[in-house]
Amino acid sequence: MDEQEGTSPVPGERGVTGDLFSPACPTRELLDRIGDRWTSMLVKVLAEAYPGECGFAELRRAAPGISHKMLSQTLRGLTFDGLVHRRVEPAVPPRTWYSLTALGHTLEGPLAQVRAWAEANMPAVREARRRATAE
Amino acid sequence: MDEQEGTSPVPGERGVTGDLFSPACPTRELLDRIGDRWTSMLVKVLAEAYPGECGFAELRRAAPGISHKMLSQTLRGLTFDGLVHRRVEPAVPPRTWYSLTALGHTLEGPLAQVRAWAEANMPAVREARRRATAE
DNA sequence: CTGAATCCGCCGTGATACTG
DNA sequence: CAGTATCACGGCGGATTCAG
Repeated sequence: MDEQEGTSPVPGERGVTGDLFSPACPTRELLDRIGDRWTSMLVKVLAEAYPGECGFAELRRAAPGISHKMLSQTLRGLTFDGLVHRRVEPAVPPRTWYSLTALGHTLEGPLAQVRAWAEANMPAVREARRRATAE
Repeated sequence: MDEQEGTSPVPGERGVTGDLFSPACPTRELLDRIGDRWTSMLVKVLAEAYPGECGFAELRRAAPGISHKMLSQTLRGLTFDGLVHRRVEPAVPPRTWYSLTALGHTLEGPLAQVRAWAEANMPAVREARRRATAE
């Protein structure tokens, strides 16, 4: 997974693009991480196990629908960002254990807020969509 | 814009697809809306003007780097979801005013939490990335 | 069993041009 | 100035395959 993200660090190319938001709006960077399909779910799963560890297969079971590739890729990204700790157990059937770092654990708070809003208000959003579609 | 349930509803297979998350995990739906590049920023801009209105050009100025198309597209999506109200002023130079709905305004809270986390912890994330890249 | 690499389809994004 | 339509491009995500 290229960690260099979308906005090119190349200056001069286009001065009016999102480059300006890297310093002014770290929210953008955060959304690049949690805005994807799986990150927030994995953080939730790992947070519920905190400070315990989860194995690869265990995580896969906890996040039904995730592909083998995306689980590996997402965990790599989270580890790269210092949100997840990775412990390899050098056995014959290799086991790898993942856990939330302290930093990653602090993300669970805001994430829970988002979940709470979603659970409380997504029905209203769905209703608005239904009405907008109907007319 | 959405409503495309891309995951295949395989009948025979046990529910391994993402379909199960529509009811169980509204967070997924919310991220489909705020996970993109501009939604959260526009909500912030509109929230700061709440309960006032913003014109198209005004929003464009407030979100430097956004393209004409994406601003239009994002606003359409937000209106569709009942988060933004749209008022057309039938004048010769047509003006359109956007404002946050009450529902949309309630989203600003969680969003602010996310921003706060990002501003406080993204430096640590960047540092982790730097270290991970260095080694 | 973990996980990395490859091929490919889909969608988000931007540039451009056009209508009112 | 507001809004839409069209096209091209790049990256994400999934299925599959290969390595350790």
